[in-house]
Amino acid sequence: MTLEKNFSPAAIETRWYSHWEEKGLFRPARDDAEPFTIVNPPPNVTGSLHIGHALDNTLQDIIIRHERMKGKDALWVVGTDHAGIATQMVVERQLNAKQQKRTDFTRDEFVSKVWEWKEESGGTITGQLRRLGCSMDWSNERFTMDEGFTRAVTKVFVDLYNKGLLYRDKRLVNWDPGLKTAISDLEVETVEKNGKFWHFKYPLGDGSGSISVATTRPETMLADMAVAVHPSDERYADMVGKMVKLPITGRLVPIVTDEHADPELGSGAVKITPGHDFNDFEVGKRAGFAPAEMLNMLDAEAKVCQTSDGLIPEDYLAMDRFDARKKVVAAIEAEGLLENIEDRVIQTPYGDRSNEVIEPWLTDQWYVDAETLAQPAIEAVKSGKIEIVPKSWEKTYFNWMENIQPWCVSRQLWWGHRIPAWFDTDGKVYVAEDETAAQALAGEGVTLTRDEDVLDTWFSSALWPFATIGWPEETTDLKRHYPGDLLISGFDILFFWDARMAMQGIEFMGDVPWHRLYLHGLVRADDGSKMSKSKGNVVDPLGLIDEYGADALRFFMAAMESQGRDIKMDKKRVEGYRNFATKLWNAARFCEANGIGASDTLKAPEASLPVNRWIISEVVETLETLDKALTDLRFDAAANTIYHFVWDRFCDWYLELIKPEMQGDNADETRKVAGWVLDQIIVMLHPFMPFITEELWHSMAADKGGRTYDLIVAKWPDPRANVDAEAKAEIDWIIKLVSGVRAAKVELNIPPGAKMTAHVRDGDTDLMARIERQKAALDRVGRLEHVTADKAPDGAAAQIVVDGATYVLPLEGVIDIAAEKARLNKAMEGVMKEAKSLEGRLSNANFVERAKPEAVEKARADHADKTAEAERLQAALARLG
RNA sequence: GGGCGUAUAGCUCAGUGGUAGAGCACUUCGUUGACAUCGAAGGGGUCGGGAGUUCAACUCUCUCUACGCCCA
Repeated sequence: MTLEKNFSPAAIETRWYSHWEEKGLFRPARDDAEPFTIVNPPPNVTGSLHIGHALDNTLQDIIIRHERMKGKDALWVVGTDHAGIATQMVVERQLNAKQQKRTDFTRDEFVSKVWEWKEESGGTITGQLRRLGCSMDWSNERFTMDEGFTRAVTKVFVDLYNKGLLYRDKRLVNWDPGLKTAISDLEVETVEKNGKFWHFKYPLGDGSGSISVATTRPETMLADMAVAVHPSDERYADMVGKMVKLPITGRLVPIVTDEHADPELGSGAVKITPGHDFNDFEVGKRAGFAPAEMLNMLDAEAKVCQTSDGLIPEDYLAMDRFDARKKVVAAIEAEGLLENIEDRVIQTPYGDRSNEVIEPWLTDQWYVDAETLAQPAIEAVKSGKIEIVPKSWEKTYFNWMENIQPWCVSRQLWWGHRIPAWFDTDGKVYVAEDETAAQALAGEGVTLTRDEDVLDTWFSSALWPFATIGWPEETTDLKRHYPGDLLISGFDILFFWDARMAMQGIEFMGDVPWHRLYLHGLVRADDGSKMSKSKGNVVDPLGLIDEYGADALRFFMAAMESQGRDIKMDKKRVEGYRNFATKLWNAARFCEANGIGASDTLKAPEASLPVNRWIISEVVETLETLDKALTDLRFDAAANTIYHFVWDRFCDWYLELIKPEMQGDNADETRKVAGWVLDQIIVMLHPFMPFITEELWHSMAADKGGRTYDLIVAKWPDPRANVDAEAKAEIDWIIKLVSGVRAAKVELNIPPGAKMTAHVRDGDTDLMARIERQKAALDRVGRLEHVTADKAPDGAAAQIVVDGATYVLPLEGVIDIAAEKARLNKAMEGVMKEAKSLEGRLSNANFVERAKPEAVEKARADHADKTAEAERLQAALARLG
C-alpha cells in the first residue's frame, strides 16, 4: 500500500509543481505538433493573487492542460506588467511613510527605487500562480519593462506616429490633480453626487440689463469666455452679439448662439468656460476661440492660477478649487447677483486610482487615433475572425468601438516607458527610436530635450500577444504562436486590454491576436457584494488553498463558471470539492488494495462481463460530453460531467458491483477494466485537479515499476469503443432493482443489512439468465440472497416492480401490511399521474396529427410502460388483500 | 436616456418546446474493511407577475415588476 490513509493536498502540491517545472513539462518540445496558444493577462508585477486571478488562471490552465494532453504544442505565455500609476503610487506611499516624497529625488533615483521594489515584491504573484497549479511557460516569463518589450513599445510608438495614427494635441484631457497626470476616459469613473445648481445674474456690458445663467461649478466663472443661447431661442434674440460684464473679473465676454444651449434647462442661457469643460470646449471652438487662446485658471493641483488676461483678483490665486467655489458664490451674492440655489444630483468624474475629482484641463498630450485602428477590429468580430464568447458581449464591444474617442496615452509619471519624442528649442518635435535617430532628424547642432512623460501601461500591454514572443524580431515562436487561439479575461478589461490588443495586433501583425475571446464574470463575496479591501470582505485564494487544497479551489472555479454570470463565493462548495478529491483518493486506495493498477493501453480492454462493458460505455459517453463541454467553453458542464461520473457511476455502482468479482474467475478482466477506467478518470480530471491526479497517476503504477511519463504530458483518452446498449440495459436494471429493494426496506423499517429472497413474477428466460449472471452482485450489493422463479409463499410480502417484472419479497410476520400498502399506493399514484397525462395528450387529435412523429411515438411507448407498471402495482396491492 | 444581464427547491446555481435538476442545508436510518471529508432512503419548486404564439411554454415573443452592471 503506497497511498496514505488520508489525503492531504499540501503534501503533494509543491512536490509536483516543482517536478513539472524542473522537468520543463509546461512546454515540452513539440515542434511538429499543431500549436495552441494562450497569453495570460499580465498581472501587476508588484501585486498579489486575488480571487479574480484564481478564476481567470484556473480557466486558462484547464484549457491549456487539455490541449497539451491532446498532443498540441501548447504554449501559455506568462508575465507581468509594470502598472505605471499603481506601482508608482505604492513606492510614493513608502516614501511618505519615511517623510520623503518623490521630488526629493532625481527621476533616475526614483525609478531605481521602483525597480528595487519590483525586485523585492515582483515574485509574489508569480509564486502564487504556481501554488494554484498553473502550467505556464515560465522559461519565457516576460515583463512589460524588459528591454526587448521596451523596444517593441518604442517601435510601435514611432511607427504609429509615422503613419499619422499617433499625434500630439492641445485639448482638454482628464486631469487627475491628486496624481498630477492625465488619464484616459476609461480611467474615469462617473459617480452621482448631491450638489447644487447656482443661478447667477450676469450684467450686460452696456448696462441695458442682465442675463441669467446657471452652473454646477461656479468657480469656473473666473475663466468664462462667453454666454451661449440657443439660436432659436427668441427670448434672447436681441441680446445676441452684446457683451456681458462678468462679476469679479470684470471680463467682457460675448453672448453667442450655439445648439448646445438647451432652452428648457434653467434660463436657457449657459456660461461657457472652454478651458474647463468638455462641452464648452466644443462651443468655444465653434465660437472661434483657438485652444491656445482658451483661458486656464487652474494649475496642476487644481488650485486657482492667473488667467492670461490677468483679470482674476489676487486674493483668489493659489486657492483650492473648492475653496474658490465658496468664495466666488459669496462674492456674487454680495453683489446681489445670486438668484437662487437648487439642489441637484451631479455626475461627478473621479479618478479610478486616486479617487480625486477629475478636472478637464487644457494641456498638450499624445493621442492615438483609436477610431482608425478600431475599424478593422470591429470588422474582425463582424466577420467571425474573432469569436466572442458569450456572444452577448459583442454588442458592448461594437458599441464602444464604434464610439471610440482619441486615446490619451501620455502620463505625467516617472515609472513607465518614456515617450520617444524630442523637442528642439522652438518646441518642434522629433519622434524616433532613440536620441541618435532623433538628432539625425533634427540635424546636427540642434539642442534636443526628451519628452518627460511616459506611456499609459495599457499602451504596452496591448502588444502582449506578439511582443512577448519576439516581435519585432521574426522569431520561430512568433511565427508559430501568433495569432493565439484563445484569450480568457474578465469582462472588466474588455475595453482596457482586449479591444486594444485587437487593434494593435491587427495593425502591427496584420492579423487578429486570437481567434476566440472568452469573457468571464467577477467573483463576488458570499452576499453578492463586490469584494474590496475597504469592505473587508476579500477572500484570499491562498487561504482557500491552505484550507481545502488547490485542486478543490480550481474545481470550484470551474464548476461555478457558467457563461455570463458572476460567481458568488461559497466556501461550503469548495469544501464539497475537497470531499470529492478525498472520495477519489479513497477509491484509488480500494483499487490499490485489490490489485487494480495502472493500465497500459489507451484503448479500452476487451471485456465480456456486462458490468465491465457497461463502465467502458460510461467512459465513452463521459468523454464525449466532457470534450464537447470544453470545446464549447462550458466549464461548469465539463466539471459536472466528470464529477458525476466519478462519484455516481464509478464509486457508487461500479466499484460496489465488482467487489464480488474480485475473487471470481473473471477477476483478471475486471482488474484490467477497473485499472483502465481509473486511468481514464485520472486523465480526464487532470486539467481540473492537476495535483491529486498526478499523484495517483504515479502511485497507481508503483507496483508495476512506475510510469514512463508524467500525467501532465499523458495522452488524452481514446477508448476506441462503442456504447454497449445491452450491457447498459442490464446494469440499469440492477441499479433500479437494488434501489427499489433499499427503498422498500427503509420504508418498511427493515434493517438495511437484512438478507432477503425475491420471487420473480412474470420473469422470462432472458430475465432469469440475467439474474443468474448477476447472482453475486444481487447478493452483495442488493442483499438479495436468493432470487428465484419459484412462486412466493402466501402471506405478507413487499413487492417491487421493475421493467415489466414484479419481485416479491416475503416478509411474513416482519412487515406492517398497512405500511406496504401505503408504499405501493404512493408508487401507484405517481405512475397513474404520468399515465393519465400521457393519455390526455394521446387522446388529443391535435397532438397526434400535428406533433412530431417521434414525440407521438415516444408518448405511446411511455404510456404503454406506465400502464403496465400501474397494472402490476395494482396486482401487487390486490395480493395484499 | 441607451445597452446588457439576472429573477427556477431554504441557500448557491444548472437546464430543455414534450411529465423540473445538481451541490449545500434539512429529515430518517446506517461500524457491510476504499471512503463518517462516508453510505442508504427521503421531504421540499403552480420555474418573478400578466398576455400572446403553439397540439404542447419553465423553455419562444411582448409587456410589467425587482435587482445588478456598463455607456452617455
